[in-house]
Amino acid sequence: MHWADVLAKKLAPKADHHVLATGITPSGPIHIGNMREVLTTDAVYRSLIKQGADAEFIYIADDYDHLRKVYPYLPKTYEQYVGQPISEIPCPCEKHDSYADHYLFAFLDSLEEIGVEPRVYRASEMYKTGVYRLAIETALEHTEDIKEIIERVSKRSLPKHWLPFNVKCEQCNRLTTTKPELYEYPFIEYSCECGHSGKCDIRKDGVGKLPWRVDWPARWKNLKVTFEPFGKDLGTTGGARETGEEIVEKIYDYSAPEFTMYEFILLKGKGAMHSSKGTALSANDMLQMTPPEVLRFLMMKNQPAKHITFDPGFGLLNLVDEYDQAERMYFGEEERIKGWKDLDAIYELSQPGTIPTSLPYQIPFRHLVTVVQIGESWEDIKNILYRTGQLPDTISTKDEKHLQKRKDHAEYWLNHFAPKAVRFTVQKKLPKIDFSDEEKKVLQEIASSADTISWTAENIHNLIYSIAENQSLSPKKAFTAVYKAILGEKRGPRAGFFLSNLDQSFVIKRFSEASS
RNA sequence: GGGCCUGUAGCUCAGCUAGGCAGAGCAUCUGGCUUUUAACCAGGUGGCCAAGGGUUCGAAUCCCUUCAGGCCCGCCA
Repeated sequence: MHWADVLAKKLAPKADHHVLATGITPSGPIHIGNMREVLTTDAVYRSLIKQGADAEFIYIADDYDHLRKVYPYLPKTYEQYVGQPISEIPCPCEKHDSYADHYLFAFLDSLEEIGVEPRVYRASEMYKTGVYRLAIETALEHTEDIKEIIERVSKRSLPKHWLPFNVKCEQCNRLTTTKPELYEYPFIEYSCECGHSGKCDIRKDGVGKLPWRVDWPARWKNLKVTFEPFGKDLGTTGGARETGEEIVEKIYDYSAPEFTMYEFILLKGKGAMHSSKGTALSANDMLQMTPPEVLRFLMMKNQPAKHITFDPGFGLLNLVDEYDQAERMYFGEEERIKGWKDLDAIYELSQPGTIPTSLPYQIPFRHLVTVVQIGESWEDIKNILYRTGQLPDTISTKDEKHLQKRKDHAEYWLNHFAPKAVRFTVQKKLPKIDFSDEEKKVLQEIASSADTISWTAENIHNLIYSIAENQSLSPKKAFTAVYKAILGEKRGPRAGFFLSNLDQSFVIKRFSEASS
């Protein structure tokens, strides 16, 4: 059974209505780990629905969280906003209403791209519309109990006047610099590092925020969350998960949600990703280079608890190939590999939209990677594919759209991540390179015999070989001449296949020029 | 110190959440194509499933112990 089905089956009988939550703070560019959390939740959600359970998928954007520091991608002027809620500080690009919106909208776009549509909640709105009011009052009533739980479970000590509420300073708008002096319902007297001291009425909305370890359990209660996965860092002993479980049960009288813990995604050759160390791959890059169904496939075929190594180099090609192969096996076009478990569930969960009813038209991604570098527009590329018989005369619009998207991904990959070895540029004019006499001779021969063959990969390949042999030249040298004339380099994609993708008369003309 | 994950062919890994013949890809070897763009096709070699113990008719799979490696433990996925 697929892991999502196992989790869903365990979860199903525990509630009549399930709320599956994912909570990601839009404090910076989303990265691929965020995608794992979302997709893990989505998989369990889909499985519950499939099993006939009543379930809903929500995303809580903690946009009331404070800015922790001036991240490397921010201007230095953001120093003044550190400590303030990210929904109340300016947008870095000035196009959105707030800093939080800037990253939140990008994230939501990415979610749409991979076929995930949760109901979105914003912490800032919940704090400002009173959703949290009761939770705040309850927490403050139980200050000593909460303090005891946190100190005992997490083994850290809290200050003497600690309250489970961070007051937002009226003067400087920061959540992190206020110190409570006295709490007497409904007022908290506080002083702030900015020099201001004041009185905060907790009955008013948006005057402060529960600290993370209390905010999380309060959220479970408020939104009736029954399932929420989290990263391994939060699963550690004494972590927020452990204190949260006890707080939600003892203080908020609500059962802690079920969960699964997921591992990090490592970048091949670089290990764990850290935004601060510049080893992170943004979700945007990942989505631009990887077709959405392939990205989902990567997550679905791995148990959440296993780490995933993502290789943005050649590994991406293998991954896409593997997906295509799984797709062929799913539709019975290829024999299933023994040991490939849960193929059907994995394939179905990998679909961002509806599950295809027949095999989508496939073109190997590797071929696309070559063709994309020859044609400039989609029309060019389509014509090449038609000419070489890689596209049937009639192709459904759906298949065409699918291929076109694959092409976009291939292009992005080529421009940003592909190893040099697979990149090339067809030179518009004859490269200014010297050709040896024997190279000229080979090119001359090819040019003059080329119109005697039909322009297919195999014929071209054979032609080059026979000409090289006639001139007792090593095939390798013949190939080098070809690449020099077309690409201005000594190497290139497989010659027969490559030249067959180019226009025959163009090749003849170029070879004639080079040999004259 | 605590927690989690991993250990299966030379390499990268499936298979472990239904206990029932040990599986792929790459590499290697053989044969084929005058064939290079990570070449391709057909076939073969290759494993005490980290070690030890337990449960079982039967264990890579479940349980216990040990060893080795990785990651996490202010915030972070």
